[in-house]
Amino acid sequence: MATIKDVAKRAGVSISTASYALNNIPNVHPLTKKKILDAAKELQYMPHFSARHLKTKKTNNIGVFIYGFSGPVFSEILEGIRQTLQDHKLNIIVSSGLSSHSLLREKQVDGAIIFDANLTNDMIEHIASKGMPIIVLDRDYISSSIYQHSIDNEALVEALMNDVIASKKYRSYGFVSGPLDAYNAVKRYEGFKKALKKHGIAQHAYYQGDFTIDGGYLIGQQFKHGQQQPDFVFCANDETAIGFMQAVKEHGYKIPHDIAIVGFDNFYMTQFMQPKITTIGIDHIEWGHQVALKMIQLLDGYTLPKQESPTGTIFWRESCQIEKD
Amino acid sequence: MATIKDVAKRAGVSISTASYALNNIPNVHPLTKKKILDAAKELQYMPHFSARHLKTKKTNNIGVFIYGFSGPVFSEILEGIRQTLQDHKLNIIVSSGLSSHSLLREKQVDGAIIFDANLTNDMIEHIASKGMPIIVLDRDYISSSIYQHSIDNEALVEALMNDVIASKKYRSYGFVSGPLDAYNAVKRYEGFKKALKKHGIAQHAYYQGDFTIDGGYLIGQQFKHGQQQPDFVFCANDETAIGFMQAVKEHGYKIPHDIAIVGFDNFYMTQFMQPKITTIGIDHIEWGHQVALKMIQLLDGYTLPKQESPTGTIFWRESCQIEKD
DNA sequence: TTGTACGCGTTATCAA
DNA sequence: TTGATAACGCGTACAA
Repeated sequence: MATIKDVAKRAGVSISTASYALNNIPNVHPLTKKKILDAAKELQYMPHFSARHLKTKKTNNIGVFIYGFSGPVFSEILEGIRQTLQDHKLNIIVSSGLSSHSLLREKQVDGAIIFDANLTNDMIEHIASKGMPIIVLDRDYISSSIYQHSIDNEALVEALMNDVIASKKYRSYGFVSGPLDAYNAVKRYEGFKKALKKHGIAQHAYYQGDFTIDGGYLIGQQFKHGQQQPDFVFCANDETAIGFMQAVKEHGYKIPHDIAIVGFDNFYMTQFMQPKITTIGIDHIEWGHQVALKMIQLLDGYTLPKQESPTGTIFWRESCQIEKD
Repeated sequence: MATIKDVAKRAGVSISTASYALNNIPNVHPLTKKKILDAAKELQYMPHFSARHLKTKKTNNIGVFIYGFSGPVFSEILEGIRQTLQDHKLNIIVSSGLSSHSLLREKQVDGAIIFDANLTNDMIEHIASKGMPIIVLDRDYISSSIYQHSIDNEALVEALMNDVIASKKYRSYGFVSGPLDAYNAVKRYEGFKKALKKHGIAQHAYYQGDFTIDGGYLIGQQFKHGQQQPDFVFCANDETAIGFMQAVKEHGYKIPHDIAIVGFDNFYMTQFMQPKITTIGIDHIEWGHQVALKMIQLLDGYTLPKQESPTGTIFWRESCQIEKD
């Protein structure tokens, strides 16, 4: 592999002059500059990343840390982040699991975007204390160089439930949750309860799900044996809603006539179910854009709000329809 | 950030002794070693990645290059690769788009796994010529240090079609393709045609899809106006099959009675459609395991077969059922 | 068993 | 406008 030394030798100049030319520093004669650039091209010179990093302390890499690659949500956020980063000549490095630790601690990245509940607040704080900008998407945590850009689950669910309750179409309400340690599940339940409380509804049914289709299906199967039979059910995510709906349909319930169902995420399959599922959607690609842009501005030294959220939209579809005024 | 220098000073030894101790080189007195390790822990010492790389020429990073993060397939392959790599203390770096070029050329990775048709054979060949091991998952291309580990689309589709045709249940056959420049689409069509030819079937219907649900849906809508009305349709992937089935159902066709439908990928949603869709599935996580393992062995200097494939399985489900003998 | 000294490829400071 | 040289943090041959 050709180094800058080789380029300098071939162009008949010193190493430092070659470095100047290659980095577009304006104090080098056009003619010698051309010679150097030509030599570099002929030798197919590429600067050695690590050597440069050792000097400049800049990697041009942004780390995105997730807990696993599965699920429909990540791919879209990642795509959005990638697009914006690429426009700004930054690399995206996606990591998960243990690799994340070494990447972070060995400082192979200039900034970190975190969507991995396995990374503890302490760990994150520790990295941030070294000055690296960090954006968290999956928790409520703010600190000196830690910024939050997560879904406002609570407000979105509450808004939807307000409409639902105000329509007076339903007798009683149920909530199918996700894992108890999942930020999104907990917050969505908070919003649900808040709306009910506001309207003076004291009681509701609660089912413990796990964010999977199979989990939702199981709950749907047991539904008819429950003592309460809500005619409106909010599922904490779309996959739960799909499984739940499948099961209750098999038990003869008509959707939305017997039970209205709502999900969360606007997972694209919800449009292809029968009936199409009403859901709350985040534009994940746009979310990715926003997060990436924020990171770029942070690296450029701007001061930014500590806390922001991507906007969410309610997609009223067949599984739960409300006549809005 | 603490360097090895700080550790050495704190432990009261020279830099090299510290280095020996930290790298488990056995020529250092247990007592001094302990002192050094303690000092390292107190200072939270982490070796500087780039500095080390500059010396050792090893990054411990494996690059996975994909053309985008969307779609249900990638996430699973990535997960499989990640798991195996992690077991061997290697990092996975996923990249796509332009970033891939710089990562590859600046040698931030020890090996590359490629699933990105945008990276040309020339480009790959160029990298490989520098000795970096490369595994391609999305093309037929083999060379000195380039290995192929892609789905044997042709054989799998042919095997399924052989069973289908041998059952003599169907009058005529149709194929819904994906994009013409997609390796998987082309090869699957080859397998389809091969089976028909083998059984002396001269004619079939062909529909041009694009691997999306919407694409499949459009074709399904136009289906009834087609001059041929095959009662068996092979869709080049599951998303196409889902869209196609949805549309023909809306036009009153009964599945599988009027039309039998088969997809490819075993996308998990196929089990939750009505009827459940028959499909050919690759265990993507296992595929990831195999590919990662191959990469590790390559890096260890083993000689391996140039060409392998993950195994595929036919999942006979409701949308197309054959009584096998 | 431990320490000295050099080099990896690059950028940055200073002098010419 | 250019060139010599130090420095980044680490690993290692060689000497002690």
